[in-house]
Amino acid sequence: MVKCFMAAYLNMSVSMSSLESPRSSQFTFESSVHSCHVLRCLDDQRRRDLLCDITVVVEGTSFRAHRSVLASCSKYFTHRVSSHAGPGLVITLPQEVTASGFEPLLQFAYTSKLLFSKATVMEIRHCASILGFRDLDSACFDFLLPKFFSSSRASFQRKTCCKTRCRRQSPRAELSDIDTNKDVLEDDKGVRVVSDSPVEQDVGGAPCQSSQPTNGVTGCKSETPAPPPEVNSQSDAQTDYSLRCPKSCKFQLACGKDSVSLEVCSPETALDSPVVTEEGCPLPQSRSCLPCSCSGGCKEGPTVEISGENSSHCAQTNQAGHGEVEERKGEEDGEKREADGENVDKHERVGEVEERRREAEEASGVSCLRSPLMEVSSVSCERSPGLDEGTVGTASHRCPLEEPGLGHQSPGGVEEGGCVLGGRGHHDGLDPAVSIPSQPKTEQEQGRRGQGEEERRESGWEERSSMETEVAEHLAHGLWSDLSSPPPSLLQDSLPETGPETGPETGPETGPETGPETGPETGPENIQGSSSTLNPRSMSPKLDWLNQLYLTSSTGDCPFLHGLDRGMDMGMDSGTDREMDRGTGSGDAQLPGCEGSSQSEKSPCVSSLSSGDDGDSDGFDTEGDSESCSYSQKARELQLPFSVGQILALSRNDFQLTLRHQTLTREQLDFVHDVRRRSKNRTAARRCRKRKLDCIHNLECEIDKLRTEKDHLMSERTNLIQMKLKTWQSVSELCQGVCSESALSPEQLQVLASPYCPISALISPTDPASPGLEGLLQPLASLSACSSASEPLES
DNA sequence: TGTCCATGTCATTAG
DNA sequence: AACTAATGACATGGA
Repeated sequence: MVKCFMAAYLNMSVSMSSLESPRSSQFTFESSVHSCHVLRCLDDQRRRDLLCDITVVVEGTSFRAHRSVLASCSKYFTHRVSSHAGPGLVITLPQEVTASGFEPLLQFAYTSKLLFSKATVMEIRHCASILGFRDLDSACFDFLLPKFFSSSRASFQRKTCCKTRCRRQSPRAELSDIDTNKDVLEDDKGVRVVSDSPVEQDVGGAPCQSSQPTNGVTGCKSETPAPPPEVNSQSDAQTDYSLRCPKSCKFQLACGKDSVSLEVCSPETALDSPVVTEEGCPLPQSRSCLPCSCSGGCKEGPTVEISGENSSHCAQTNQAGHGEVEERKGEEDGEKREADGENVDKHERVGEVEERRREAEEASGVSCLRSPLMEVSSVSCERSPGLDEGTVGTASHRCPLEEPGLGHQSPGGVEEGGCVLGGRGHHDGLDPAVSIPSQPKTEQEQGRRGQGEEERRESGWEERSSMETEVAEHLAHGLWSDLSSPPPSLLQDSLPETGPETGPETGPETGPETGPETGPETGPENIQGSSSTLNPRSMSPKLDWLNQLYLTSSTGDCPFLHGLDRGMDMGMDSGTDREMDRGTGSGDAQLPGCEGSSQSEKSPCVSSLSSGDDGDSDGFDTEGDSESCSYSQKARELQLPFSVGQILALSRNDFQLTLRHQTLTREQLDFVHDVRRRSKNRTAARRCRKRKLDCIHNLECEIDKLRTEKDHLMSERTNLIQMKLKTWQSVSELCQGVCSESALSPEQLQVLASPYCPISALISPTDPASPGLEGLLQPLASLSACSSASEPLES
């Protein structure tokens, strides 16, 4: 159940005083899931027309909604709704607002996800501007529009730097990028351009536009799904802050947050996979909305629990690898059990996606030629039984998420959806040369894989969604291809040739999963292996629209690329993990980490992008490559019957069992225990440092927050004092006037001046610090003096 | 060469 | 008792 709360973090704060006096202890539980859950429930209610209290009429189309939601998102609705208290409010939007422009905004209000295409983005923006939708302009449109409609292509010039240099420089570079991109990231609107469920984008907001260039691959006319902005909750705000803060980029997962790891796509898969995987789990957003995102589904989605037609279809159409999936199920059974609580969400999401797609189609009147890939992607997180590795690409096994997407490029998926089959489906058998006979994977491999995933989950790479990652990859590829790479088509053509070059590690893993359905898009990627982190082939067709984005800015300009370095590093780390296995397992295999040939060197983009801090990575990182190499070498010297990677990947029980079953010398045992202990401690040290820095960051945030609050209170106090002074002045003048005009008797004046008189209370010196009291009190004082002086006279 | 930073490792403690 | 995680302290390497 712990992972059921993966997206939540427990913020239990106990003040020192409370510790001293337990009776006065106060605890605060803060759930970052709650807000997302509420929003999702509201969206569900909206779609069911439950508790809706407002009808928005746009171009004759009525939209039911909750006025509170609309008012919270839109200035326009805030104004309109606030003046109507009764039920059954019907608001007709101005003519400038179109239904097609409003509906995505409505969905955005309920889902934090804006679905749009290139063709509709301007319309949506116009509507958003009219309606005063918050949090969209700077974070979404301001970034995307120039990319969309830029007329000239500026060549990317990125420095090809050595891996080490990039790694070290990256944090600063990232910071500078952030600084130069304040308009996007520092708008303080809590908006972050993130990719969300690619499915939703595809199905809902990006109906294929006939005007778009045809995407020959998918058969779907060029879609231009853009990563939707995501409205922040508190966690998002934190994420934003972390984006601005390089340290936070690293350590935002720490301090209790990283303890709740999210199920994620492994970075390597996210990078390698030719398929757009489900979003990688907004984290807090970071682990932000668990329910909203597919975070849990990325990995935990039990294969068999998928409901809906997609899964069933997948199961029907893809039986080949079912057994393997079942095997994986067994391995990840624990995770699945833990994620059971999220499965419902995932199922709902599948339904939501489908429903949104239909809604979008209905609204747009355009029948979307859905890409099977995209369609399948919606289910990817669910890990349908059909989405087995047998039909998936290499990367699929690395990331459960990807498996479905890869595996279900089957025509059935499209048929089921009633859409014209996209190009993906026809990949089946298109390139038989790419297909590699299935080979069973060893339990050890899978065990390591599971471990790697867990560690990667822990690392927090999941916070970058797969869509975002893919966009970043694509963008990065734009950089790379400009420099060195041939066009994707050429690469694809040369795919079969890349097969033999596959290392000992990628071969077995890619081969078995490269089924006939993987097609040239997945197969090549699989064959390419980890070296194709930014391989253009890894881009799904739905990202072809990015080809039209003529980037003219640095990666720091791009919210998609921003922070990708971490993911890249993660991928490389995991790759290193495998490399270790290779090195020790196969013996004669060279360790890439040792030989110094890394992805970063192969790709300048990877190099630069991966230059970020890898602090999030657990297990083997490049920093520890030297150690890994030495470990591997020593393992070979000691003739260990298993690899170093296995030592680290095994669970405690498995590790003990392995040691029991093996007859190891004392030296071997010491070595194994040393390696394991150091690795664990290394990881623990990283976590510890993350936590520490994150705590510092949180405290800084807290300080800023308190300062802001203090300033606000001070200004409010000043205003109140001024109002008070004005009131006193008015009352004083009034008293003077009344006294002078009414010719009060001394007794009456005394009464007025007495503390029992309400008027005197108004002008009594309650606030000694308030200036001018003497002046204000003077009238009554004089009155009182007069009265007391006149008393003896009269008496 | 000294400093800063990130990281690994060890020792210790607590669960 | 063994193991693990967390954490402080120290060492090391790179910029």
